[in-house]
Amino acid sequence: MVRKLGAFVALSGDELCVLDKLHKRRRTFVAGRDLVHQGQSDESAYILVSGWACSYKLLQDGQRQIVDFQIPGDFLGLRSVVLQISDHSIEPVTDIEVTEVMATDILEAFANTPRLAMAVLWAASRDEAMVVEHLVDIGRRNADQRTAHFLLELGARLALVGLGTKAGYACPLTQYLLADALGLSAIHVNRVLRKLREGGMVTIRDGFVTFDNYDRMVEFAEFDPVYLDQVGPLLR
Amino acid sequence: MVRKLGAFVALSGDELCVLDKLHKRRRTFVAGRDLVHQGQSDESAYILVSGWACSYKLLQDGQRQIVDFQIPGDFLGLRSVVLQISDHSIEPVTDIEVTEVMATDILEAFANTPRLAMAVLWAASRDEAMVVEHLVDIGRRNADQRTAHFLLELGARLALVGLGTKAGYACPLTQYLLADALGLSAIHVNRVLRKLREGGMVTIRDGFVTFDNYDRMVEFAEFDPVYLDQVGPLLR
DNA sequence: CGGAGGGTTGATTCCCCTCAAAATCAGTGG
DNA sequence: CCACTGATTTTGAGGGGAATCAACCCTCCG
Repeated sequence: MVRKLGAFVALSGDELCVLDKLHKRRRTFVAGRDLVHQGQSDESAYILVSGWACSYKLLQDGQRQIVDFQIPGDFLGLRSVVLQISDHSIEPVTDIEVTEVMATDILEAFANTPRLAMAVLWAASRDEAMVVEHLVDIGRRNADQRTAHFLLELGARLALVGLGTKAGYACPLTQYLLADALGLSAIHVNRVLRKLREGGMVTIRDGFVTFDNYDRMVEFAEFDPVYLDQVGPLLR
Repeated sequence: MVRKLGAFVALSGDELCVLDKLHKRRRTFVAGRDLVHQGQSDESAYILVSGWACSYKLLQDGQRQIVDFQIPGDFLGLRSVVLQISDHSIEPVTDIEVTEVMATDILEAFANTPRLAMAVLWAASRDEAMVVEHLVDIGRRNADQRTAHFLLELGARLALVGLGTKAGYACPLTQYLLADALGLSAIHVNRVLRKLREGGMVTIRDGFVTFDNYDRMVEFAEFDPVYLDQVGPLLR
């Protein structure tokens, strides 16, 4: 997390110290039990240490839309703290480890450490950029391209934190979870994955995503990771 | 704009002064000509004074997905400044008036005025919440509910800045623009609007959206505006 | 008066959903 | 060791919602 924020704002020793004090309490949650409920107002946010989580919204008819998956290093529930109310739910996909950060501490740290606030604003903007890309994915790409694009994006994000390469990555997502994220039915996801596999692009097996032909897949999905890139600190 | 930020953080005279100095230059742009191009790196952001704009992404095959419409009081291109590069384009829907704010000034103001940074973080979070709702709209609602929900959301946002009521609002969007925002074809948007009109819910005519039965429409679209609400200042 | 932009309607096609049913696998308890 | 259960993946058949193609209308405007 420090590395991620540090990529944007060169943090001073003082600021790192403030950041350090934020890490209040380490907690674990089991897969499938919500951390945050839609409509609840939150006292704390979390930073994901290990495992995967997802943020989603439920509709009245029981359908759900997964907005994003969180991987180690990501914030959980930051927006809920800033907006004072959670407009979405968060569920661990696997058992997860997190460090809890109290809402009051966050707000106080921001007020006293402007560059830290800036760094978090950057992190929030990057999150928003990912949601936007996801929106384009669902709105304008067909099921095949959409799925391919999504798997590539996950891979790129995981690679940034050392959990994946162009060869592939470990991925605990079931086809049901993929379906809820992609706005498809689980059955159709299965067919799409078969087509991608038979097209020699990607294979998902036993919790591993393997890129059989990364370059062809990038071209097929029109994948362009500019929005994930960050060359160096903006503020020194 | 001041009113909007002030709703979240009670700003001091000093902070208002900084805010005041930010408003560097008033500019106008004509409808249809991009303010910001995808991939360009930006020197300045804008605050929309009058008129409507939209932010969108283009795909290689010429399709586009409109991510959001901006109405008076909204930021334009804030994310581009924070991330140093624009991952999307912005186009005025109508002729617009904006005030330009230089990127360097923004970053400096944030560093010196933490509460201001906090206020902008809040604004960014609210924008993200709207994109998320839009994502759910496209991912999990059928065309009818999706369109209804979208028109209600626009109405609620316009009402917040005094440009609309539960009776309706002035809306310069063509069916083509609606289609690009909703992930539908313009032809289908036309059919959907007819159905909503014949269902006695909403009528669009001559640039005016008229809610024929607001309550029925809210129920039909499962519209819940929590994510737009903000009761009072969080920080005093 | 011709052309452009926007709205409306019909016919046809196809992508993806729904329903239905196996197959596989991990865990669990007898 | 095996029956049983639940979760997940896989495959098939049929239907529907939205796209596409193709017109036609209107208004505005140079």
